[in-house]
Amino acid sequence: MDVVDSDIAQVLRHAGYRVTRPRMAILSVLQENREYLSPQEIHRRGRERYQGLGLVTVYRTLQILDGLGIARRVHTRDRCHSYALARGDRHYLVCRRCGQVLEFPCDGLVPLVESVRQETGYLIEGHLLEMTGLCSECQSQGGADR
Amino acid sequence: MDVVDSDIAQVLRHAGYRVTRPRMAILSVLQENREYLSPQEIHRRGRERYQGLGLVTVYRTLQILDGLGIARRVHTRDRCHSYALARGDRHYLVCRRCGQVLEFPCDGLVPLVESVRQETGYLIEGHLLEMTGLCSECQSQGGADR
DNA sequence: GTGCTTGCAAACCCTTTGCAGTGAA
DNA sequence: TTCACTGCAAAGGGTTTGCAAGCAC
Repeated sequence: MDVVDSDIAQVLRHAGYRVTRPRMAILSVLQENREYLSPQEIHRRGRERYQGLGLVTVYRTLQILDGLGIARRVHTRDRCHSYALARGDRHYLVCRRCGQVLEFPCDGLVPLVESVRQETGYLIEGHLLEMTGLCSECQSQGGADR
Repeated sequence: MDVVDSDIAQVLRHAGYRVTRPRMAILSVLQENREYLSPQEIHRRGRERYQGLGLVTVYRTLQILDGLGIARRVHTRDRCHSYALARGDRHYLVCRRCGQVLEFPCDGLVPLVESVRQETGYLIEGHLLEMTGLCSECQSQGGADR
């Protein structure tokens, strides 16, 4: 179990959850794939690490991980229920071809939030900024979307 | 049929689609509700305008409208398949209590897109910026989410 | 009149729930 | 040892598909 696994295991334990083989298998899949994956895909890959992994456990674990902010849902035009490991903040970049998910710091949004608040009167509690496109590798390769 | 209906009817016709009663009923629902609605909800409200409207037609029509950029999917934490009429650009504000969807101009994002492009090498093709919070009315009323 | 659209019913598939056995602490 | 967790099977619910009838053009 590598360093990051241990960190996440700590978070789970502190939140009162048990650290189990199925959960570690799912985390390991998310960690080794910097792309968004559907629950089915996570299940398939998770079985390569832990044969007995059930799809139901994947769903339940993803809910827990999402609740703890460890993983998060990625929304794309067609897929609304895929997940990727959260890597720090709430802004990400999705490659439409290979599915890689990259998070980026986003201080530039603060003044924008403020101006929207002033114009609309909304109390803004959260936001989702997702950019889609092609990562540099996929730009040079061409081909169809996932 | 009011002015905006006619405009949209034109767009449909130009794209090779027929302008039918079910489609107009669905459009009218979207136009009269500045909030995101699930296909089921659109179906229910659409029946008030056209009794015979079928749920399947709602799904098929929403796909067409989404494809033409007339309506668009609204992604929220729990609901990924709700729709609202597109009102000009790709940035919106969702009230978590009443479900109102407001679009806002967003020039402030241009420099941000550019800096992300430089840092990551991504070819950025599109983005989704969704802010959530409480509209001014709901701020003064309190109460539970939808 | 032609053939795109529609609504119904049924098929599909993803997600959740119930439950008894299992294993982390 | 305890009880949270798991996998299986089944239920549940939303979405899509097949097809004959209907309607826009």
